[in-house]
Amino acid sequence: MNNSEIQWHAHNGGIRIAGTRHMDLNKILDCGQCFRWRYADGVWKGTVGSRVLEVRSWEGKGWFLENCTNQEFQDFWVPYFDGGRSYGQMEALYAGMDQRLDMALDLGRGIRILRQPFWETTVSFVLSANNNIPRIQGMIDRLCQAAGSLLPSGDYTFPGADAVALLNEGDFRAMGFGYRAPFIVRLAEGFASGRWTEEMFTLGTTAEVRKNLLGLPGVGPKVADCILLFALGRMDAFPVDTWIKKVLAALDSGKSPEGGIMSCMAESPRCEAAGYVQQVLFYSARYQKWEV
DNA sequence: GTCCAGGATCGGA
DNA sequence: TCCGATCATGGA
Repeated sequence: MNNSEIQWHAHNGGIRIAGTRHMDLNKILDCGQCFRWRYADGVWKGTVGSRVLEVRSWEGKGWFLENCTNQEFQDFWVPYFDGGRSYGQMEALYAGMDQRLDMALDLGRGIRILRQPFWETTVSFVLSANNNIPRIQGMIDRLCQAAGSLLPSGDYTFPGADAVALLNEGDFRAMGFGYRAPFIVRLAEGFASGRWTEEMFTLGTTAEVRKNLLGLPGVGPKVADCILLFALGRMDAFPVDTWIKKVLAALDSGKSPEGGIMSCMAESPRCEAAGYVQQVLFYSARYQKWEV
């Protein structure tokens, strides 16, 4: 079976994914877009919805997904890994423009932008504000243990809004949420009551959806862009955090503002791949030095 | 002790 | 519209 850049076949009760050029799980799951995947003893393990997946390298030839049927992979995991999009094509839009950008594209090759559940992504990135990734992971772990469902594997699901709404601000502060605790209270109340629904944030232009997201508690410009990119598949969203600011400053050093990388991404068709480039730059910034 | 982390919100100019 | 202060927490 194949789906453009992701080629797979059933093998020994699981799924083998052949090739890694545009499907590198080590980068996909460790580039700051998701918080519930952990690597230990050669195995990536993650919980998405009520599914638990374990993935290991397949002798350097690709990846092996344990306990996964062909049907489940095609119906659930291919969309999750954004299998319908060509990342090679997006990379080509930006290749050859700038030496340092080329280095970043090379370093980040294999990243794919996940399509993660909307509610989980929203809560996760509200918690991400002025925070660091290890601590965000810990906060989400505690939320899942407190309000999620226990699966046979021993893992917990990410709790739905109704389950989160059963907790109060004090509970969240005890989980170390700090000043973000009241945001989660209001988010859970709003989505559990139906005052807000995921459908309110799916239709329309990216700018329109972004404006709607900005009305949610704890959601500012950067978090809105993360939700657009990591949950809603809006590849034209471009989250700017402290790391990206450093990278952009380095890339644009010595250039006029009009010659900066941001202006190159402003118009079609490059803007339609801006989110991927952003993630590549974020990944690069955290794994290599960006000297100005 | 200070600084920083995938920032948002608020009040005041 | 823009700007600075403030907001918890834990690790470096």
